[in-house]
Amino acid sequence: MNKLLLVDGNSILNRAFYGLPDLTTKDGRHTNAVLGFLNIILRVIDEEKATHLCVAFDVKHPTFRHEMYSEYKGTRKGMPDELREQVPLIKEVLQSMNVTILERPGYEADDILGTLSRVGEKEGYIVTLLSGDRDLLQLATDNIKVKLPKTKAGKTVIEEYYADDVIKTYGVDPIAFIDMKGLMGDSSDNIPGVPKIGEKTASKLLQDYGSMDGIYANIDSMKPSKMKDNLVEFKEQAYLSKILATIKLDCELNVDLSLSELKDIFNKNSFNLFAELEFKSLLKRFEGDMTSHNLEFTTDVVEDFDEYQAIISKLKSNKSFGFSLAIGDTGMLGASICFQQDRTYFIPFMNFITEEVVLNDIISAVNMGVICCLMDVKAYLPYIKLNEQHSVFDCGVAAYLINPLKSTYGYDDIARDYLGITISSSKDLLGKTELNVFTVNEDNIIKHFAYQALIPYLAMDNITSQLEDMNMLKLYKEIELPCIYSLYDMEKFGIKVNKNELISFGAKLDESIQALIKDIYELAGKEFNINSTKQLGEILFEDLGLKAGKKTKTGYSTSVEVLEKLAGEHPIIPKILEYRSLTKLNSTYVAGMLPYILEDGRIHGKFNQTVTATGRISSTDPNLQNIPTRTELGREIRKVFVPEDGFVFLDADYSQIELRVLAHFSEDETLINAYNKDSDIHSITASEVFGVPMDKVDSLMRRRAKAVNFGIVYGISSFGLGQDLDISRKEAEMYIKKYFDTYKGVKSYLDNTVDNAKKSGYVETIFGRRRPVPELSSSNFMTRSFGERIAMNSPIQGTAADIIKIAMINVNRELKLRNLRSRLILQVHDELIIETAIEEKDEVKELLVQEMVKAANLSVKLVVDVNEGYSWYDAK
DNA sequence: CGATTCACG
DNA sequence: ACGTACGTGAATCGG
Repeated sequence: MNKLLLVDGNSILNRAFYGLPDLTTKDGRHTNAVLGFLNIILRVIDEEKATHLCVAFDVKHPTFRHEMYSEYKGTRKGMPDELREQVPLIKEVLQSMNVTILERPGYEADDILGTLSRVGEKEGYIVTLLSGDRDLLQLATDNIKVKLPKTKAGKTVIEEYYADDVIKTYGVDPIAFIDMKGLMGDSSDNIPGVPKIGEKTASKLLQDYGSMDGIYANIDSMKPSKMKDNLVEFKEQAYLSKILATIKLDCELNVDLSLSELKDIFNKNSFNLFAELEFKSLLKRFEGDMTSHNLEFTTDVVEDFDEYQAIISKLKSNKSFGFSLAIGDTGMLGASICFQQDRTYFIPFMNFITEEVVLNDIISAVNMGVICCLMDVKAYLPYIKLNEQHSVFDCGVAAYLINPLKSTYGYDDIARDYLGITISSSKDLLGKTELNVFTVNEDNIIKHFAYQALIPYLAMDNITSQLEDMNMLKLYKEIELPCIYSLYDMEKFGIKVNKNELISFGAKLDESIQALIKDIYELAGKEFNINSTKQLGEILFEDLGLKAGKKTKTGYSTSVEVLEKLAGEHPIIPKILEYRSLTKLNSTYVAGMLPYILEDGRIHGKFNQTVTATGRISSTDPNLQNIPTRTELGREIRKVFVPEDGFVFLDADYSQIELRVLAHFSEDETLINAYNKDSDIHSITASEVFGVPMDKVDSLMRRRAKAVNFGIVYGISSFGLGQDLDISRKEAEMYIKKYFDTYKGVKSYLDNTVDNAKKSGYVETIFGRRRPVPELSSSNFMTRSFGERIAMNSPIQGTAADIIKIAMINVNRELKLRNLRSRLILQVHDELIIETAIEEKDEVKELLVQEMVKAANLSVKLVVDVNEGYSWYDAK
């Protein structure tokens, strides 16, 4: 038996939009309505065991029919942009699922559905209608069911109506339901109805008289009432409203329903699209491996040395090759190579060949200029000694430049974004398979590594040409690629940590923490989990009756800003603040750091190049870029970071690099002059903003001016500045106005940057690094404002990031070129730390400062402060 | 796994 | 009228 499901596209999309929280992909496309739509129809398809499916859409505006009656022409608000942009998207998604989409100029979706429900029934289908709009209830019959999704207590329940159910619920049958709407009217549909008649009255009238005709046939016998007067006076309007409310059943559609059969909805195209839209939960519905159909290739497992040599010699005559290493717990197990689009080779490191031979051959190919295409070059460097001079292509780093907003740059991502194909993620392919000499020959393992060579090989051309089109090839070659090696060197050297000292620092903290816990429990009158904001909030704001400052989504805020304002109110507050700071130090910086200290006494943290939206480096495992410095006790942690014997730390940081970049970008004369005169920029700003001479600027004024300068870099908002300085929004606004009066060039620069970003959709640094800003096209004020701040901040933060990358690369190169023992070990955004051999100190200090200062030629000079010391603490 | 908090630039 | 500063990562709680 064929079962036909007819869906009211616009209304379901609309419902889904308002039913789900805002969801966006990493690149800023809104998807909540599409996801909600899919969830609903997939559920109904399952429930109904539907075999055929049609989704109808209104062609343009959902009130088309009513526009024929110009006096009722719409007051209905247009849909929000976030929803509007999802209309073409859902159609694209449905198309990818081979679902029949029906749109007819001149007919509303309702009319199409009404007509098809009757046609379908006549052709022998069991028909179900799905809509978010109650109006469709007029289409219900004894055989045709109308389903209406409703949200109840956060869950979607779907109500079902046959003709009987309509009578039970509304007291009228589906036909009279039309009359009912004619009487009631519907403001959202611009149907006027009869004034003062609502659902109850309409239902009562229709139960008494059967229909609108019945009402008017008996109108004379009705008792006089205001309602009766209205019925008489608005009779014409009532009948007109009924016409407006009537869904057509006789449209000329010429639809062959048999073509709407559900077939292959989970296919490659829809899989790709779902993956692109980040519908992770839906991807599970796809069966098995969606891959092999799309990417046809064979993998040869190399079995003897002659064969191997033939492959290497062919490789060397190629322009490029993809390469990957199979690395198990026991070391390298084999290599995967690809230099043809339909063939990969797997070379197991056994019997006839050793890893040394293969790696040497690879290096020699690369030395000849054959480009080695890899994913994540830095990850390979421990195994294969590639260096800056070698011809290497890093897919991940290059794809990061093209779009830095993605969360991952894995093989599956590159295949999807640059080759338009889908491969199973390595997790799916490998599962729990342990990688060792025994499993390495298994098909899925070989296939996994085949992809790792194939994808980079295939993707390089497309990625490179996109970089070229976006004018980022130079950025890629001269900054990002060499940066990989600098970062790797820093990871490899690591930083020495005095483990015993760290442990005893932790013990000291622990002692204080225990005392604080005791005090806090006593002051609270009971024991509770101080780490739990929920429990703490209850203690402070309920038990102790302190007045709650801010609230969060989930309850009371207990953040420092809130607690500091309560500091004088209760003795427990300072204890909690101290407890917070001590436990933070203990758990993040003592306990958190200890497991990372290796046998060599050093921490080898990771520096990530493809994480931030602006081009900065990020640091993980552990994060070495957020070691405390702002409070004395926190700063003590830095005493355990030490140079090895015979070495000393040099720590150099740029002075106000972001404001200098702003001076350059804005070409503001006042700002440029201030920097060229070497004056204290915060004091100058204070003098101007507060209208006092330089020598009358006090520390409060300077502090506030400093916050204004920061605010400018962050994409100023009076509210944010007010918050930061704990002053009124009005006062903050005044500071900002004075700032822009003083630095007029800054104002026009920021305005222009936002304008240009709105036109192009992205912002860029001096060196051409891009950041897309999809938030700018949002109709949501908050989102759009956020986009504007991003647009103001990213070129500044990004250019500063570019500059220190250049410095870092050049410092590292110079150290190696001069065969020095000194080495770069840390980068903290505007700061480079070198562990330098004592006898090289003067030379290295000179080199370090020079390279940093000349890393960029801005219209203001770059200034670097440098310190030395026998711990990180002393070198600041 | 999201929310909160807090460490850094 | 809307409700915020820009960029990160780690620890912790609690659903």
